[in-house]
Amino acid sequence: MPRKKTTRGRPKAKRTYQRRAVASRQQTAASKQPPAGSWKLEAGSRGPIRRVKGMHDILPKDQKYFELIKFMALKHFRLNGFERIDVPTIEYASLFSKGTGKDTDIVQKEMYYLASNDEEKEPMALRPEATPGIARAYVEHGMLNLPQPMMLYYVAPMFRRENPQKGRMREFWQFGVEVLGTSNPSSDAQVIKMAWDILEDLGLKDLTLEINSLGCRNDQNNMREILISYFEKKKQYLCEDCKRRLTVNPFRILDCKEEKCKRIAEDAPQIIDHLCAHCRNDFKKALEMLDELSIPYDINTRLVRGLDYYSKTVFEITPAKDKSRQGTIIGGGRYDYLIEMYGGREAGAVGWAGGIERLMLALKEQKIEVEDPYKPRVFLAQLGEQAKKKSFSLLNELQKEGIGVRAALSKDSLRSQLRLANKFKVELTLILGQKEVQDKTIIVRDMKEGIQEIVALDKTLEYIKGKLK
RNA sequence: GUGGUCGUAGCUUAGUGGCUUAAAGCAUCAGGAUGUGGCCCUGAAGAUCGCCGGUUCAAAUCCGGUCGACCACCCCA
Repeated sequence: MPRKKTTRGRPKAKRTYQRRAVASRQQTAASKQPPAGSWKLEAGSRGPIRRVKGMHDILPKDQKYFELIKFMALKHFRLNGFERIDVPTIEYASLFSKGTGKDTDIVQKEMYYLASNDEEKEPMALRPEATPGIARAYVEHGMLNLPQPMMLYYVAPMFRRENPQKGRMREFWQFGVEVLGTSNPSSDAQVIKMAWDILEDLGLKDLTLEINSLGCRNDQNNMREILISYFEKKKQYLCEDCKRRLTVNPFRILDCKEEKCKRIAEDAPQIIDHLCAHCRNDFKKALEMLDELSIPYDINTRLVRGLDYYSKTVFEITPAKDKSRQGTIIGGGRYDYLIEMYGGREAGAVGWAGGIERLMLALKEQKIEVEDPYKPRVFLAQLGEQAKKKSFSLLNELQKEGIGVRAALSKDSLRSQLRLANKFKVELTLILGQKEVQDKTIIVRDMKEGIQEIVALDKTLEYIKGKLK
């Protein structure tokens, strides 16, 4: 009997909650087929507000990695004379189906299409990668008439509607380069060298560069025939996916993960054995330049990349320990036919893209420490109204000197301010109380030694600079 | 898109033969004899037990569904 009394509150509260939930679900159901372009903006009918699947926040604690990667990339891009380009997040979907390839996974099953409120308009999509947009801009703005090659870089988020995993999100950041308007293999080497330098400069160890050549258009057509006739004979032993690939893209069979396909692929004719003299020579030149630059590489004859526009040189860089495919940190290659396909003149191009989130994971994995250049070194503690006012100008002076300084003007207790100073791990704490304001002095406390000294207020800056050396 | 594992405070976890007010550590905030950090002590705040539904007098706990994270496949950075 008394138990009943205690439980009464809960179901009652719950019932009202349920009623609300049901009501909102009905609302969603009703708005499931809205007239085009008039989607209702509803409060979250799925309960608490949260981020959408596969999207992520880059939190303050991770920004040091995020910023460092961007900084390092920009440093090498600029050093090499590359210029920045920013292209739109939204493009016509056909840009990608023509360029990236309508049969690729990226376009076929991962692209975010925009619901248009005007049926007449051409379908649009969120960019899954940057290269097509940049090639489009190159043609559209007549950059072919500028001194060639154009050397461009970008840093921007991309969108792919994949099943999320670690190191694989639906919105993720890429930085990358494109050299447009030349088919000279020295650009291949130059671009790879830059990627390598950025990664090494970040402090990453055990990097592996895998490289291959897919050959020119003719080579690819020939190779296609050769592969089809080879695999056709063994078709019955291939996995279901590969049977399909045989007609769509036989090159993909080469990097299938199925054991039985692997075995067959091992003995398959290799692309580099069937390159024309020109492509063979270009590949050789590129490799020789990498030797010259002392960049170690593994020729992986089965490296086939999943974007249709690639030709000739293709490559991927991974931190060696990570054998999973998500470990690829930078990937790219040559695409000599894309510009022409977009209506430009025949002009070669190479580029690569790096995944910032994946690099962040690699930096953490390898326990690479990132120093914050604005790390606070001084804390200013204050007591009393007079001191608080005085604090502003003092903070200002220190900041002008480029000294990282913190204060907690919202706190009044000296103890809690010192506790904060300790958490910030500052080297010095300045204490400005009423007494000090009157005497025109300040206390400088060495946090490591626990010693403090009284310094004349107008000598503070000098004194601190001496101590921080 | 397919398969597997998991889902309790900000974080790491405890609690599942259904039963009072869901527990702890770390982190947060406020204090600890008058203006001094770390260690220590006291206190406060913080949980729709992922969400929805079912079974039941009673569900964090049992059942179904769903969402999400992670892992594998696929594929990419």
